[in-house]
Amino acid sequence: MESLPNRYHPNEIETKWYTVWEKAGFFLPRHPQTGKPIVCDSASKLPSQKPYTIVIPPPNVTGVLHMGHALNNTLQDILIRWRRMQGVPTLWLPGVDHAGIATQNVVEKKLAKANQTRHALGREKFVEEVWKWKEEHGSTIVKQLRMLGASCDWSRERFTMDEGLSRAVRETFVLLYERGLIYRGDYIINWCPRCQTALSDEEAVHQEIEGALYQIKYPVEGTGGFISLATTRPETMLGDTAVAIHPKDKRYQHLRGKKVILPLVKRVIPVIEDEFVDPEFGTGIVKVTPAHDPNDFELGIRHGLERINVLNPDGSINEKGGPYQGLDRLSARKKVVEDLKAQGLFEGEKRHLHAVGHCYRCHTIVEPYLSKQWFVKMKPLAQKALKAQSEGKVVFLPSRWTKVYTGWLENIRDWCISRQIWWGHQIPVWYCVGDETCLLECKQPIVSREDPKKCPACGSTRLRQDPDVLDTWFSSWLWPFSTLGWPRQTSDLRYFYPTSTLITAQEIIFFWVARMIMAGLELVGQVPFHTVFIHGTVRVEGGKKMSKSLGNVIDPLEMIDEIGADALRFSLVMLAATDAFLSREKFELGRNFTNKIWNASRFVFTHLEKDRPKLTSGFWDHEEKLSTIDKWMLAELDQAILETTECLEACRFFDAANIVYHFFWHSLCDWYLELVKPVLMQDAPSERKQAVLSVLTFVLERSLRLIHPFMPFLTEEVWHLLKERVQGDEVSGETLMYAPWPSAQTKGKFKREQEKVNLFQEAVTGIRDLRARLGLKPAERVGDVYMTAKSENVQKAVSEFREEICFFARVDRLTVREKLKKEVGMVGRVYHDLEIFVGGLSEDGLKKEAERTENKISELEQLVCSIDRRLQNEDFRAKAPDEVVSAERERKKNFEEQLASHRENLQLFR
RNA sequence: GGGCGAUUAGCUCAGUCGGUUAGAGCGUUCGGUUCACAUCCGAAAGGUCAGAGGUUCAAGUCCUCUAUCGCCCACCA
Repeated sequence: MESLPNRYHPNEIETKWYTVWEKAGFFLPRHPQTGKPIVCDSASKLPSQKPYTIVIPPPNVTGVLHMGHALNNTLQDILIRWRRMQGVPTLWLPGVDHAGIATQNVVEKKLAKANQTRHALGREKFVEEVWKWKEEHGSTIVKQLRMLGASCDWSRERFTMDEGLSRAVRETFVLLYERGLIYRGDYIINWCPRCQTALSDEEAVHQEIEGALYQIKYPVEGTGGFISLATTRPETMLGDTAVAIHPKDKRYQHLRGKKVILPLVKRVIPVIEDEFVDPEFGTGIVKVTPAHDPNDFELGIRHGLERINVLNPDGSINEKGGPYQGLDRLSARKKVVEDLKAQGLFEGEKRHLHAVGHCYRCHTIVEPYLSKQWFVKMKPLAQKALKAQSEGKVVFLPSRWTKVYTGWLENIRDWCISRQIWWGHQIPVWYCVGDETCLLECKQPIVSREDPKKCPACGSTRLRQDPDVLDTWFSSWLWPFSTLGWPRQTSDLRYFYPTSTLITAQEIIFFWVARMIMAGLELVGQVPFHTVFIHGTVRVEGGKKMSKSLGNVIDPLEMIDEIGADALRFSLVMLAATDAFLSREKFELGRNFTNKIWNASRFVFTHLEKDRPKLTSGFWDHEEKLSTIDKWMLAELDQAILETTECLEACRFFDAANIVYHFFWHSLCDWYLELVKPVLMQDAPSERKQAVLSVLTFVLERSLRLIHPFMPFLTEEVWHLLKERVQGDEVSGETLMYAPWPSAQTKGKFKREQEKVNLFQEAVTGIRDLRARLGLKPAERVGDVYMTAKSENVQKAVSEFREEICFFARVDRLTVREKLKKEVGMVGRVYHDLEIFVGGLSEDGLKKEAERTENKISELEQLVCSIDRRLQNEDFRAKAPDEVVSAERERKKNFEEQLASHRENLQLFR
């Protein structure tokens, strides 16, 4: 057997295993009885057992893996691998989102480098270019997910613009249109002048900026007087069609029914009264621009005002803006202010903090803009989604996110779904542009699942499809069922829908999670998933979000290259229990753990070289061959198994990782491995050695299973190395991926052993502490170490460990207190009812120990005092549960005994 | 402006039903490498649980207020 390097080198091992797994089809869901892959629309019978399904939050096709993805997908992979090991048919369905605006931007940028524009190219050619780009670069993130170890079923990989999903999008649009849930109309939407498209409310991100509040004067018609009003966007006055006051505002009663002259454009506009106006804000008079402000738009409807759109799609002033035509909105703002100043109508400006919408993509300030768009009527959908939650059909974890979800749904507004871009699902609506005489009848748009050939009204074949495409999220919200074949009733849809768990970040609860729930309920009639787990946001140290634009990224791919995917995964889970602040150093945690597992395994292997012992759980039938420490080890393993399972069930990833970490490192390596070393070092074969090897290999093997969901590559590698070195059916099968998830077997029957070892550990720690404090070198033989124990039980337990304690601290005699009194230079420490003494001390050492003991005594005295106070309280005795009261009494007794021992010891030292 | 969350060791965070002397990792200090791993082992030090009230026999834990920080949402021009 070749010798293994003393450090773990992950790179080749990870590549090797991923290839093996994928080729072998291990990621496909499997029939629990036959073990055969479950293929979509297969003729074979579906299992009766409920599957475990996760659909991936599809990353953008333009994306590269960042830490957020790494965390998100690690958590999904942990659940999937864990359930797979439990023998559940498990599907993790991967895919990629076409990311309309983002992708279009990327390709446009590429064209710009070649001095090209999409307009010059034309729509058809441009879309071809995007597809070409997608073929070349679109699988980047998918490859990176593989590097992370994601055990997705790649045979089911989907793309939001592939044929099936496009059909689902069309079906949805038509269905919702038929149900009266999609409509088209002129409304104020968020317009990004740079992307030149409408955005949904969620895509217009409010950010606080420091603007100015400008106060200006409008002359009142026919009176020679003026009114003052305040605005943050003076240039929009070009589109004013009224000014408004509060009907009860005493200051402005004289303005009722009056008209004002709009400066610069000289338009005469009415003074209207509306409750909406807040008399407290500004001057109490507000300019009304129905085409450029959502409130003013509503005002305009109530008062029948004209809507004058003064902006071009690129944000410049259009012909309605007279002399300002052609100026960008911000230049126009300056010019308007200047001109007002020149005319003496400007009354000043003051700094003003306010939240302004920014394009989520390019961060340009968006303009409220009047235009004709398609909308989804959200209230009816939201009702269903709220009901599903209140009935417990969807559960959010951690539960506080529930309120975020319901709060949004309760205040939902209609969803603007049309986008004026070219990359995406073109809206399945056609308009007849044929026969002029037919125009009246043909005004009705043709909304169709199939491309229509002719106008159903006039028969004209001159049809024009709506040029807009749908919001990317209009395909994403169908993801949990469109990927399974919907609207076709595939076997996948029947078997895997609804899915089990959705794992995602907080940012897309509105964009995606809530909308998926609405779509699932409306279109399939069931929630798309039962549990939504929201994980923390990954940030860099200092608190900023980690993002490419801030240049503060810790690249997960670099980390994989340096320390391996397993180490990255484990570190992330340990670090990102809540919102996490990361730094490169923190990833050492995972790296060190991989190395620890590697080396512990290597150590075990060195003792397996000779005879390829049988790895068996058979020792359960021969308990008499197991020592206390063996039984303790097995009990610890079981505890780790139970706790890890419990945590995974509750999506408590950090706790689960923490448990396996401590179990492996501290219980297995620091205690068990160290304790059995002397046995293993013996050259001669012995029954004891056999027993130890059995337990050791068994525990190692079970640990590998337990750790596998977190660190799949390393555990698979070590598992195979172990397999080569032992015999027996405990290590069978081709892969650890399908090794059954461990179950507890000791069922508490080694409780006594656990208690004994805990006591022993305390004793050993005490001895080490003493030795360290006394400055004894490890090899230095000191006088004697004595142990005394008051109760017989403890005495027995301790004598059982004489051998082990010798190994650490040389217990030469087990004796009793009486004998000790005769010795000189003793120092002692008390552990419950166990005492340890070391002899042969200097004067100085004795003095220090006396001081320590005095401190300890006063600490204990205080404790006893406070317990006493409690016990003397009548209310406590009367109202506290009996077991609490008796526990207090017990504690007091304990402390008093310790106190007595320490006092006696103090005498010894003096 | 509204909502949510946080505040516990030098740092990052656990702490479940209110009940033992409040825990871990990192960092620090001290000691240690022939015998798997210095990416290691052993030990220690380190806490007014943000502050103030309240409920309770009992509060890190429940309630109220205050302060600071973070996040999300929002059409006061």
